Amino acid sequence: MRNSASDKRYHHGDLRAALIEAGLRLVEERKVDEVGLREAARAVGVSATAVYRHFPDKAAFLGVLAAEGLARLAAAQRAAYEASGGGAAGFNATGRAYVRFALANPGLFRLIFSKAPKADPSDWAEHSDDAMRMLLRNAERLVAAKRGRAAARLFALRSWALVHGLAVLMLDGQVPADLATIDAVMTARDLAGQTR
Amino acid sequence: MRNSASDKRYHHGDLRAALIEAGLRLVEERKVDEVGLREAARAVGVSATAVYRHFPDKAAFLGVLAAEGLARLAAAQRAAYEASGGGAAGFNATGRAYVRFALANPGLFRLIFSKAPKADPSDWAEHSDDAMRMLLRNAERLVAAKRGRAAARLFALRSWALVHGLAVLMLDGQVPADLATIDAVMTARDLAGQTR
DNA sequence: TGTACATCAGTGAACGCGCGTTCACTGATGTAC
DNA sequence: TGTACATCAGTGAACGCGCGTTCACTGATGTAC
Repeated sequence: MRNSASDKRYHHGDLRAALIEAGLRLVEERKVDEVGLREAARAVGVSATAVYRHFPDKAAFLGVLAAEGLARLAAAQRAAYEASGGGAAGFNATGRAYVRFALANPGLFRLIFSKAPKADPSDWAEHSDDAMRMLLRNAERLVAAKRGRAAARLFALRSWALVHGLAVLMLDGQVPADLATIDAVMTARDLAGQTR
Repeated sequence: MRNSASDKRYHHGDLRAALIEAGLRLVEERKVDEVGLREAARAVGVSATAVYRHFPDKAAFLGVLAAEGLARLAAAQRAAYEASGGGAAGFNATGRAYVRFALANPGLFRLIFSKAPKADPSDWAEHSDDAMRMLLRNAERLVAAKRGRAAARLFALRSWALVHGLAVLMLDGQVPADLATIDAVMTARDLAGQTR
């Protein structure tokens, strides 16, 4: 009888988890804008003010959603990397997973980048647990030995930009969002050197 | 005495132009979200309802702003292309101009892509007057003769994704937004083929 | 095992806010005679 | 050149809306004795 009027009390952290779950669902259902506190509370069947028992304010709530999204993106990339056996194939798989995640979770993907803490220019690509950092680290692994760190960082940046741009253009409806296109872009790396 | 209380009437289309101008300014000043009708009217010194003499509703107003932004982006690319003498150098210049425009007009750049009509998958890269289409058309010119249309389209798409991704990552604070980085990414095309 | 009590996750009413949009209006402009 | 009139770009009051946040409260839970 969890949701009966006489038993609205959640066991230790249950409501917090339910709110996050609802928030993650709503961020995909809304066409534009952001999830609201009242909306999330309504979705869970609880009064609007109950949210304040678990989050100091709206920004904190959205921050938690974004962090969860980032973790999921990282997990998707990690899984793709390992499933493909690592190396260059794993790197490509990581990029594909990045775009596919964006297409499967458009609202969450957008939330991640609208709420993500601004990267410190001096140490991006240094962390291993963030989703985008993982792409960069793998790119560096592939290139650093042959070409040195500077070239490796540049390659990493180009790879991230390529993958992120493709994801965003597809989300904005500027490029057809089909898997064949993703594969084509991720695979045909040689084409990019054509102008020199 | 244009703005005295007794003379609020604008000559033929003046208020419309003033509202658009104010909207373009406000879209850069606001940290988040969008420009509002009331806000634009306030900026021009006119009542909120006066806007409805010139635009049917808010969406139409934002649409006009986005269209104007798109035209400016196209103009910036065209200027860069011509200033660099065309060809491969012109293509790179076009890409640089794309990113620089985004950095110089972050709000407008975002507005363009949040309001742009969804592209028809069957004919993107066919038009010559849209800003992003121009990038694509030039990319095709560079590659099509040597490699054929399919390879050309793929190259165009990758170029657009690269440039768009770089712009968006910089706007979101994920990548340091300096011109040296833009130049490095746009120039070092050979690095992208490194994994095969 | 039973009772007294502190804790604290929930409630609902209320606040002020700015928004987009409608409405009936007013008064300067420019045209027709 | 002077007058009557239609037009239509402006006005300000008002609407309903949903939002984030505050407040004093209530009542079930779990602990201490």
